[in-house]
Amino acid sequence: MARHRDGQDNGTSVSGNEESNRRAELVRVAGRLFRENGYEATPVRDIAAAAGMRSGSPFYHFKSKQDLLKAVMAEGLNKALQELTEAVAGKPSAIEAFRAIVRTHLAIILEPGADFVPVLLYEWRSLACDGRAEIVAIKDRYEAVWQDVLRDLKREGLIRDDSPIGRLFVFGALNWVARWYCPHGSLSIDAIADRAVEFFIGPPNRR
Amino acid sequence: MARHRDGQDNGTSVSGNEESNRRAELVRVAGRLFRENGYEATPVRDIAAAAGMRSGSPFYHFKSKQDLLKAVMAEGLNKALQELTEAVAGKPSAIEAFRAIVRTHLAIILEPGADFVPVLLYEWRSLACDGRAEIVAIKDRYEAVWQDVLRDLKREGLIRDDSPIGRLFVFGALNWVARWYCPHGSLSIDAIADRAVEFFIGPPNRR
DNA sequence: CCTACCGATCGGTAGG
DNA sequence: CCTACCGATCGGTAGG
Repeated sequence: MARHRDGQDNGTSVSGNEESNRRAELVRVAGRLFRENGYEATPVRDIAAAAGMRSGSPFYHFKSKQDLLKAVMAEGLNKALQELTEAVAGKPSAIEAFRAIVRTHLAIILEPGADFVPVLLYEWRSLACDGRAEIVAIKDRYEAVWQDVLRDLKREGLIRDDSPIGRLFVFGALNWVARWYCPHGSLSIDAIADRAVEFFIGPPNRR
Repeated sequence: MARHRDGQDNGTSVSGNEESNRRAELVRVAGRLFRENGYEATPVRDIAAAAGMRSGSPFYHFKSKQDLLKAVMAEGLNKALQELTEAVAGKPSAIEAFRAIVRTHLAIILEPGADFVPVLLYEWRSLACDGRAEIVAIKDRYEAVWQDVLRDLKREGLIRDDSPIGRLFVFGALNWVARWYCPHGSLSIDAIADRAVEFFIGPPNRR
């Protein structure tokens, strides 16, 4: 018999509310553990324990560990896309839009508790091929937002290269911050964002 | 009894030549498998099989899987440091030195068979704390070479930011290439290096 | 969602 | 370096 709920449940139904809360909690703690220890090094038992369950119970909500990984990535990326879209909406200039997406992107990958996108970035290899297309589709939309902003920056002469490769260089520089950022260090996320903006388009007096 | 050889053996002795060949082969195939599948997802049995051994034999050369991982990282980084140092030696200008380290660094992380440094970059978390100090010491020297070149670039007004954070942005952009580079694609490693140099310091006619 | 469990796999070892 | 093996762990399931 089918003992696990469909992975598409997003918790909007009234009758499934408590159940979807448990599911959401599993996604949350799985994201944290996958980020801290990696997918392969995280036993489902540990995820269950962190969510206050017994070892077999996550399989009531997800049919496999792979499905749980996919849920972490998909839900995190969807939320990130939404935040990014809101961040650029209505910005008066390309530079303002750029500052906004840099800040938002860094917040998405650095803020405490924001483990979903880092899992996507650093555990991609652990996602089986079957599940990748769905994630890639969202990622393409995320990258399209970046491409539009970079295109506008180039039009105003603030960057030299708005090609996909230029975007990947910017992406790399920003995503790499997750490797060296220290939450308790002297550099705040906003400070790093300012440094990054300055690094890519020059100091304010040049603009 | 001690059945495995010391991890410091570098194969220079005559009597241990064949044995060190087997050891080197283990490091090589372990690097490839760790890169392709990740440390946690790679059984020692698979490494043994890829080296033409039976499942328990790697433990004759390494006392643990962790030690094998450390050997992959240490040997790869030492070789990379040597290549980087040779690449910048005697370069007539800062820009030539920059071009050289960008090319060399990209070759180190992208060339087929060059799996060691990518393992260091993407499996760092899997290295137990005990083994990290040794690797960090080499990494510091590697980064010092970069810092010197960036300092010279700044002196000539070719980059704006030669601080450690600026170096990390450059590092991130380059290291991220390992995520999207396609060995059989239309962009060669040298072509990517040229694009990167141009991205960071501008087109030739600006210099 | 829990209890109890299974089959498979894994790192590592004894002895040769 | 091989053979043979062990103890531990893991993803997942049956039945409730």
